[in-house]
Amino acid sequence: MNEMRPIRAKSGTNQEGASAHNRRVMIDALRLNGQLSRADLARATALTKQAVSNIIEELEGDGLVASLAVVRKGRGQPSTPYRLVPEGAFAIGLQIDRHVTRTIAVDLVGTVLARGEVNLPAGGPERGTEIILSLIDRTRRELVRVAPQSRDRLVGLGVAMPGPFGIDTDPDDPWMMALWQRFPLSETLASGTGLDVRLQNDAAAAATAEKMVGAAHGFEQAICIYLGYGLGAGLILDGELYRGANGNAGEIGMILTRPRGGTEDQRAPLEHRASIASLCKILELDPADPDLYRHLDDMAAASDGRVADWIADAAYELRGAVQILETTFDPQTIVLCGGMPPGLARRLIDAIHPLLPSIAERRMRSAPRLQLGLTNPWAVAIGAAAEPISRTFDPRFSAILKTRTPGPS
Amino acid sequence: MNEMRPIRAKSGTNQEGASAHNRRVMIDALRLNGQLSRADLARATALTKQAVSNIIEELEGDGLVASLAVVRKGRGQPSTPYRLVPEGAFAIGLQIDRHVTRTIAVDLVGTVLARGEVNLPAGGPERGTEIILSLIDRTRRELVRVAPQSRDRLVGLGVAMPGPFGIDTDPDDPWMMALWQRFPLSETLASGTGLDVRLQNDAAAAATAEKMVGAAHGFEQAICIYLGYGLGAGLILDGELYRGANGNAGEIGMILTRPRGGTEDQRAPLEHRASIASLCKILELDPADPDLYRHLDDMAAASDGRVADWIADAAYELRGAVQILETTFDPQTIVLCGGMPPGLARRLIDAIHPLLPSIAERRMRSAPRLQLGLTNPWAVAIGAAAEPISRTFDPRFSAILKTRTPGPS
DNA sequence: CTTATTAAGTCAATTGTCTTGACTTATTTC
DNA sequence: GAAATAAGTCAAGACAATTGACTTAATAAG
Repeated sequence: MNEMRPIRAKSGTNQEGASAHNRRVMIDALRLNGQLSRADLARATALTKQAVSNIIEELEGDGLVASLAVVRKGRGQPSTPYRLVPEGAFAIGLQIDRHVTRTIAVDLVGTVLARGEVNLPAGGPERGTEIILSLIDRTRRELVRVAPQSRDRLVGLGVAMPGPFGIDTDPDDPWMMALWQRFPLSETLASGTGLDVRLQNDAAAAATAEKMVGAAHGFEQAICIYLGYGLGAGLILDGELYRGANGNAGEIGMILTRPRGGTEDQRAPLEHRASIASLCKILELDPADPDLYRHLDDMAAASDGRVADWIADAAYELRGAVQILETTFDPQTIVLCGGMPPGLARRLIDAIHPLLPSIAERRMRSAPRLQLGLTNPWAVAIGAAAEPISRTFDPRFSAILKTRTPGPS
Repeated sequence: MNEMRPIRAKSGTNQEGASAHNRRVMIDALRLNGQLSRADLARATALTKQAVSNIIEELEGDGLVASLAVVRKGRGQPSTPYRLVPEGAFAIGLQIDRHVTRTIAVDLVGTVLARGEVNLPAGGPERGTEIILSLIDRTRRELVRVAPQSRDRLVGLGVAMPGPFGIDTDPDDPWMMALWQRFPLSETLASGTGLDVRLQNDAAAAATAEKMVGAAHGFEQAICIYLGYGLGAGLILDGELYRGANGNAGEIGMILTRPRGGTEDQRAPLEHRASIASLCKILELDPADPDLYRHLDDMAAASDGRVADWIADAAYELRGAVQILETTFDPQTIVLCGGMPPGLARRLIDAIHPLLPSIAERRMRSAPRLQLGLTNPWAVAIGAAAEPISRTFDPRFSAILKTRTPGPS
């Protein structure tokens, strides 16, 4: 009964932790390399052929991998390559945005199989969750229709919504996201769907999407700048999404800068200059307009002067943000993504160039310092759906460790 | 022979990887909690009593842990607490700075047992390494004198020097650190000492020191701002030092800001305003002066107006840097450390307050947003020495994984 | 065409490490 | 005293990777 001073320690592991890791490593290797033989896997993972054989056999039995046609590639017995089976696992993603809620169903390789969208009345979470649960239900039924196997292969529900979490948010926020954040959303959705639920901010979800099916695929160190209604960054560090102490890492929209033209000592959040919200304000558009995306596309194509002004201003701020991120994280690449029309995104990324000098300027670069990612209003929802897949199948330190059983008092 | 497209994968693990992890977890738990019984360790690590018993017995045999007096703490058999044995392992740290080189020897718990210092003639690495090797040799002999066990318990040599690495540095750099960076330092020192050598930048070393024996001890998420001749940050993310793609993560001194008073659009590196280099410039002091530390202390105590100006200016920039770091990393705390006199550091940290609003402003904070760390010219050398200890004994993902044997071509 | 070489993959036994469940020991509480 | 509680050990068992020999199937060389 010495509960007075809690003992702090990392947890240990055992053979099952090792085995779980090795399974994940196999799946990760197949995801990254497309297809590999058992011998390839043995070499790549430093395990023995025999160990790989056992694991692959087990994964095949679980319906997660399948063999392809035998290939002859020189001397020696031909090899049998294996690939991931897309229908091996499915997950649902939910994006709760300020004015719209989207659901996505994906499979093991990130293919979108079903989607749903609904405008959420600004009535707070109690009414909202009902609508959301029915939307999820509809998406699940659609998923089961196109992929009947999914019924018993759903690994979880990923939820993405604007951050930051656990902060006393701006009381003037017309979307009352603060209300949502105080609401026990995960618990409500978990009990309402029977699925394992995990919450993350929209930028993190966007980064997860970029990692699985986008521009950050295959990078161990990548930063995804997500320019949506707000501005955030998803941090992929050592191949894993970094969350910070409170799940708020990457909230770069709240970095205080001295904006161009601002007076001495006056600092304003980055996202007041570089976000869809700021663009809407300049263009006097209603961010809740369901056709916002098309309007923005039109106005960008029409070379609206106000759009050009916004681009110049946002690009100035983002140029600084890119330099800050390069300098603090030393990533392999930075990806700009977000719910903008591709044309606008392209103009924005062009306007950000030339980039400021930073430690990222090295001769032996294999990836561009800044590249365009998924510009797709569904990207965050895809990332939300990819999160349970990643959590279930990607090799992660925490997946090796034993979980502490909540011992009897 | 399909070496054309290298296969990318994380490596697998086996029972020995798990076992190595569990040993590290025990050591980590003892380091964090001071002393624990086998039953405590079993609960804390989620391993069985039996597993813990075996591991502790082995660690005791290796001379890394030792038992303390039996304690009765209620009903049941009394427990036997264990603690780390400081003499269980030793490491040497080397700090190569612009004008001075220092060596430190520490034991398993970070106690300093020997130190050495020498002014390095600005003659480049060829001459320098000879001097350094003899300094290391002197420190090793001193270490063996005070702790004879160290002779066969030296786990490595940690080297800290100013970053960034792998960049075409400023050709005007009077200290020619660029020359040092092109020099195969690790290899030379490894062959010269017979020790395992690892290189890191000075801010990372400072963070390692803060983690082991300083203000960041026990934090899983902490950022250490190191204000030395330059300015950098050591990033402790999920309990591990984050290095980035090229070992340059945290080089925040190279963040380009628009300094207070600067004209429109003009950006300058942070460390031009907030570093000992900038202070020396203002005070017209020679940074190579061996008595610099004392001079700075005197001038800070004497309320020199130029010092006050520098503090105000540096504090302005650092206030912004703290806000950027809080916003991007969401750490539990930020530690300000560096080779300044404590009085100056105290004035600087006071001047940085009040901090800017950020996501770190939450009601349930357990640690201060910004705190003072080690202000000790030897901190970086201590951190350099702590690195091999950390690498050898701390639980880390990579320590679980199998190392790929460089297979025969 | 035959044989050597090379590589993929399997089989069966072994090893290392944690787990399990019963047991011993030592202390406090009733 | 007797019961309860907790620390720690003992011995057997389970699990997952390793080891080394073996099988299979292809190309390369003579």
